Amino acid sequence: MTGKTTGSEPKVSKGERTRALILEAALELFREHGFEDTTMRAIADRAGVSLGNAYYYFKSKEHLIQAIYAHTHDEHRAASAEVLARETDLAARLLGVMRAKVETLRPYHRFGGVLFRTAGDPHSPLNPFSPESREVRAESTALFAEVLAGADVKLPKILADELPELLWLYHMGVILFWIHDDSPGLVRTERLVERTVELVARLIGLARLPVLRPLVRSVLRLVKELRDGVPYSS
Amino acid sequence: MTGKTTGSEPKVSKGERTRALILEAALELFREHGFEDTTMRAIADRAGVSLGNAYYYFKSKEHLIQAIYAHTHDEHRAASAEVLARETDLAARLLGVMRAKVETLRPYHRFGGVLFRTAGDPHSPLNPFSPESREVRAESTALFAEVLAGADVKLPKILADELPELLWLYHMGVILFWIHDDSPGLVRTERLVERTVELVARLIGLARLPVLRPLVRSVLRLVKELRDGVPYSS
DNA sequence: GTCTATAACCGGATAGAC
DNA sequence: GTCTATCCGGTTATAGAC
Repeated sequence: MTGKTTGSEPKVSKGERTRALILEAALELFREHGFEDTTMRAIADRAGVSLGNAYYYFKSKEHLIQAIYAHTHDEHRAASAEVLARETDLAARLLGVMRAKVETLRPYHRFGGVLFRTAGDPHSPLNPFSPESREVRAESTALFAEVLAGADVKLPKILADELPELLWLYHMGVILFWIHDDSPGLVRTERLVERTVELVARLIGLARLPVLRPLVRSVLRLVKELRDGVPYSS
Repeated sequence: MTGKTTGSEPKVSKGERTRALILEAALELFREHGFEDTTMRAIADRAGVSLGNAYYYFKSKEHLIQAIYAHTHDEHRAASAEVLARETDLAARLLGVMRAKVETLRPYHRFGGVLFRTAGDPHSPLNPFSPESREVRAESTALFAEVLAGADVKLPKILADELPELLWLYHMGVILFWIHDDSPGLVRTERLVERTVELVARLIGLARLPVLRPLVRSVLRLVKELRDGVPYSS
């Protein structure tokens, strides 16, 4: 994340250290026993701190999740860098990034349902549309903007404007599938990614077709309206 | 729901009566204070039963939700009957059914987030893909099958086979939006419904176009594969 | 002001008597 | 079917240490 190394001795403040300790303990325990069966007391224990202290660093058990969530995003970006530097074909770039996502998330699948179920709760600070999540979401969307920016395709402006967000939405859909995927080795999610990436690329290509222009326009206008929270009237 | 009236005196068993009492109390309290701020103790109190007794009828606080969920489905079907009997135009039928959904759900919006957030949790018995929800989901899908069956359009068979489930999925998407909609009077959801119903109808029309045939085929094959839980290999 | 700990609260859930 | 008593774990209050 920030990762600043000031001098040589106190690389990280004591607090940061403790915080990391707790997060690490939580992650281990979540992997071992799942989210529900891991108690805050157990986490504090393994981290070697008191229960109250754990709450000093993380406002709730769910906030622990948000930290993990942000962490996986960093991992995802790192894992995507290589393909993005190499490929110029849109489909290849998108495929690379989506595969990176699946790989990054893999270790978390065991308790992934809990990790991401909050997406559905509008009152949770963890839902991806909440103000608290704005930053992570923006960064995530930026990654998809990069997928497009580095590709050797020319897109109509209206489409280009909306596409990063639409791709982000697509990627959320894949995650929703992933959550429910219980196939061995997550092969079904892998397959979904391969197939849908191809479909998405084809769709983007088809968007230029005259017959489809009005439809594309309607869709984009709708998306824009809804996103920008436009007029309640009319 | 079942609503059998055997004779005249003991129309319903004592149990059913108590069960209804608890559900009613829960609904009132949820509306008044929301889901989180309503305690099982308060529900039991208002229903005039003990805490333990409430748990005899509903295995958990969330199971109370499932009962409500099933209830809204019944309401939805009833509210849709009229349009389905009257209209034969596909878009009009779909619009009617979707509007009926929004109206049916309206009173529950206050705590609707909780009602439906469980959709994201694969381990919850309440998620719409769980075995426990199979029945409700099947009935709901059947409703969309009826939307199609009564419409004066001829669809290619492959499409006709998958469409009910795809429409159900679409309707789940609308619900997801509805959950997050905080516009006054839910006008934004209403608008979303109007616009997307039109888009969906147009898309179904376009599916016949030769240029789109391969794409449509790919999509349908994918959907079918994923639904039927086909081969993990290749 | 940053950090840590202990004790208590509260509400969902369960055990077991009647 | 119904109750009471109890457990358990997330969360909070609060006091003190560095």
